[in-house]
Amino acid sequence: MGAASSSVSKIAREAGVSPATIYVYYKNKVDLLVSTYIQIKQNFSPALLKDFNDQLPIRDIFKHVWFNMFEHITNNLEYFKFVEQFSNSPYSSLVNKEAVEQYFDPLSKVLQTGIEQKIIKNVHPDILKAFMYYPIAVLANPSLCQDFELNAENIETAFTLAWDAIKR
Amino acid sequence: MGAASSSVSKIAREAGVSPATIYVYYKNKVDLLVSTYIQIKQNFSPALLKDFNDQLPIRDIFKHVWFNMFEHITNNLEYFKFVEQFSNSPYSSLVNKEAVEQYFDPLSKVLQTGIEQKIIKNVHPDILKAFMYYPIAVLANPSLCQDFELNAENIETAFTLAWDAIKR
Amino acid sequence: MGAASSSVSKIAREAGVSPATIYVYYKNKVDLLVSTYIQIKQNFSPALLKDFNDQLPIRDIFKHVWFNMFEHITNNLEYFKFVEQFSNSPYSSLVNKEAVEQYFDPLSKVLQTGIEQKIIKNVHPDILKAFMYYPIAVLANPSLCQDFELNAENIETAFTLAWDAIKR
Amino acid sequence: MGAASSSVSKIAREAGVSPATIYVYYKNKVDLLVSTYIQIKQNFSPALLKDFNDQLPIRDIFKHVWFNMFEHITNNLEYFKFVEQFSNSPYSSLVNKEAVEQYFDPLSKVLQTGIEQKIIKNVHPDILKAFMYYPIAVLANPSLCQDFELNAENIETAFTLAWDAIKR
DNA sequence: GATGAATGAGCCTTCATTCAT
DNA sequence: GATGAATGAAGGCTCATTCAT
Repeated sequence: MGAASSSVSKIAREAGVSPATIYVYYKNKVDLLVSTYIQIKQNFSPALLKDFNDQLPIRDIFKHVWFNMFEHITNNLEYFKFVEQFSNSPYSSLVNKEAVEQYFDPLSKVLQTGIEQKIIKNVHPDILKAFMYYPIAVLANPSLCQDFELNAENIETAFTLAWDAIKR
Repeated sequence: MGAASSSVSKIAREAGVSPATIYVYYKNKVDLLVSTYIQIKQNFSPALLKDFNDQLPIRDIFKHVWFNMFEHITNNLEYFKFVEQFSNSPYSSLVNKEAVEQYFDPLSKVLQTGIEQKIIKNVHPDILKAFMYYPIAVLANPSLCQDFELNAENIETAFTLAWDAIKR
Repeated sequence: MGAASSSVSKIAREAGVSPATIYVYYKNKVDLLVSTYIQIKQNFSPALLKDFNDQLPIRDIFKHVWFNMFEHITNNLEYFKFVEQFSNSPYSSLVNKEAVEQYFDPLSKVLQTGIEQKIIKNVHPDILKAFMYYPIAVLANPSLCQDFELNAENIETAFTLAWDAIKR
Repeated sequence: MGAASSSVSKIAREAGVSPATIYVYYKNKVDLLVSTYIQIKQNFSPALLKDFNDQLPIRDIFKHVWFNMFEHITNNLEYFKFVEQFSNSPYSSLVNKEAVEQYFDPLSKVLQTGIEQKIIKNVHPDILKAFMYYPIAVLANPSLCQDFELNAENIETAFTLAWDAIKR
């Protein structure tokens, strides 16, 4: 069920190598999936943080990241779908979550600062993230939102809701 | 990848029947999965709409549904995970989405009313749903939010953000 | 290395069934090998004990069994080779040896009686068996003894040595 | 099935070289196995013939060799097991048996002499060997004789049977 | 001479599915 | 309607072997 549950053979074919070659680089299929997930997550980080400027007003920082994220997801939909599926699979428990989270440290710090400056609601970070990032995952996912057009206006509107959610 | 990618044999064993019996009721495995998805979605509807009262203030209606949803997901985590995985799988395109959406018509109507009464932001319904429902899916999913405690206080806090997002 | 290390596919082909069918009857390859070993051992027993008569003089009893064994091995060389290989493999430790030994109880009893009647040397049973049965395994195995002809005279001669070994 | 059916990779790893290096010295895996078998057999010979003295009485010569063999097998169980498995495998037919036998020529000569001096039974050499050497293989093999203790007394007792078998 | 990288072939096993009963 | 038995196809993985370096 799902693209990420692709077989090793298919993954190898797409990579243009023999299935056996996969096992030269990865211990087994789980290792391949976990490594790929971590790799993709690592690549997400710089994309989100492109032109990151923590001197801007907090709202602008988030808006900037929000647009980066939309762009990156849109341009890397296959990777993004893989991440979604992986996150919902039992394998996700094999990943050292803290290590992955740290790629997004700068964002956590902005959140922290926003809370301290009483700009952002002082609630559990997971709640903030659920409103700041997850709606993007839905809206940018064509199989979930077929008739939502991903133009700048709509994305900006959506950001308004995200900001209203987290701001004090 | 994932609990829902169970084999027909295992599904049959859990149901206490022979694998062959499955094929008396379903054309093939895809049919089984799709039917199960629709079935679960149908069962979601009355749970969400339990004690639904469209005479209440709009905010209270949503708050009530929001709590219903948390409770139902928490008590039916396996079904919920299946739905998440299915939604992210290629099979989801085989489902007549409008038919499924209609189970949730009463909620759409409340949204509509809220917009007309200028209580809720006049934006694409998909945007509203992305903030009204999806954050629950994240927060109620233990594998995504391990250290977020699902007590009434936290859920209420989260609702505040949801409401702030969609309200005018 | 060896005929018994045949693949499941080959075993299935010889049995005229699909490899998948093997797994309807056996849990896995090890189960197949162990079950086959026990089966063959069970079939050995009645062959050795054919026309067994514990009223005869002890030497005659052994001579009779000795000839039975030669005949059975010669006529079931493939099974015998499998047993030899299996015994020398790590799988052999998975077999309940006592359960298998019990098929040959009547012979153990004859040995015991012989010892009590001071006809047979009073030594560890394993030593007796090493001279009473193992030489047959060598002599009847064409790949070990190519130029030893398995005629009645040679077998009888060999028995003389076996008997001289164990008799007092 | 069996320790000797190790993979080329594992054999290389144990030898501390790359699998490819194996193919510098051996044409293929069969060549490796056959060469190893012959090598081990060659090493067996001097161990058996240690302190060989053909001036001793024939019984003493055999007793001496018998003890040498027990000691060598006990100290080189892995090699011995390999030989057992190899002998029972189809590869054994690829070995020039006479060439291997010749390493044990001195023993054959003693047998010959014993026969001529009417000390040893005048029977086919294979029969003599089946009683002179094979019982050791059984008794020294822990997986075949778990509860037979390999102390000097037991070994001496076993030798008595071997000698009674072959002596006139 | 030695090896890292690569792979076709094959292995054990599971799966979705069929069909006679 | 229900199922036991059977299987072709495919999956994950290992292996013996090659070859460029």
